[in-house]
Amino acid sequence: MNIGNVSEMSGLPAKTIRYYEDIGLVQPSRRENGYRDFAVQDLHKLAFLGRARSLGFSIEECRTLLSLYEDRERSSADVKAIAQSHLARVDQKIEELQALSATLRNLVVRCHGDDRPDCPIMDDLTGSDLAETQKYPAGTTY
Amino acid sequence: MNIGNVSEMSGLPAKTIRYYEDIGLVQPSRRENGYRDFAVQDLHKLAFLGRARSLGFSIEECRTLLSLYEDRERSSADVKAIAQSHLARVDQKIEELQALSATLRNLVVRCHGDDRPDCPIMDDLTGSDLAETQKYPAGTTY
DNA sequence: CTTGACCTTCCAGTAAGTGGAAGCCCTATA
DNA sequence: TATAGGGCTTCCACTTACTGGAAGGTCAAG
Repeated sequence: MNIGNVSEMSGLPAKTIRYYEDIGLVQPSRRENGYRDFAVQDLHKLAFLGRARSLGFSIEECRTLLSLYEDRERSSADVKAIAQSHLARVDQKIEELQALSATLRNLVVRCHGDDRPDCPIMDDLTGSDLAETQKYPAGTTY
Repeated sequence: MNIGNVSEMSGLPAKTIRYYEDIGLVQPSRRENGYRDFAVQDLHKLAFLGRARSLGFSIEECRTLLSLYEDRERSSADVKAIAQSHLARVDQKIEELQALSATLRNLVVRCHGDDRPDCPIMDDLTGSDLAETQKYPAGTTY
């Protein structure tokens, strides 16, 4: 199979497939004319990679998962461990983003959004809420 | 002020401050010995940038926010628009990650995580849930 | 005078591709 | 048979927002 077919069938861009070869995730053979020649196994691997990437696994995690995929003796515990730590990272990220969202939302709702310059968002960024009370005590010069 | 002081006071690594100068976010003057000499305004800008970055604004958004920061005639609507679109992106990302988390969690709880090879996570990645029913009908050869 | 902290520039690397240029290869059609 | 097109190849650069490190100049203390 040429790269174009594999691309279409796996859903991965040809560029990405070449990149995956570059970093050693697949090793298609070559025809006499230099074209890559993908076997069905390569196609399966690429589909596997596409799915794993879409689940947010890093390339290095994908590399490990791929080796487990090819290991008929693998233990499901090894797979689960990778997925679990990935899940933990995802949940961590969600929490961070939720905190961020709350902060931003608070600023946004407090901002009039009109043509005047006064703006709680800017006040937050400049730390001027602190400035008004503590940060720059009267008499301080710079 | 030397970069070390500004770094400590702003909380930004010196490397980052040099980078911000590189991309034109700050323009400290130079002493005769070639050392950067930061004014208090530069320090304020850097603190502003640090806060904006910590809220997840991109560098280009920060550049715009900084110009609004320096514009006493700005309208709060301009600031709000940036914050709002950023907030929308954050919320979008949260939704994506939540869907991802649900999928991963489902796979993880269904995986025994023992020393046997059968694994719902792998099944998902290989698409073998489909394979068992439709994907590879009996008699198909490759 | 030396030591150590601080400063400088420049180069390379990160994650995971993406875009584009220059140039073969293959096939179909005029 | 010439050529046009699409597909394939490699290689280089670019993306985000820094970060690490090397090589070397500067400054204050002891």
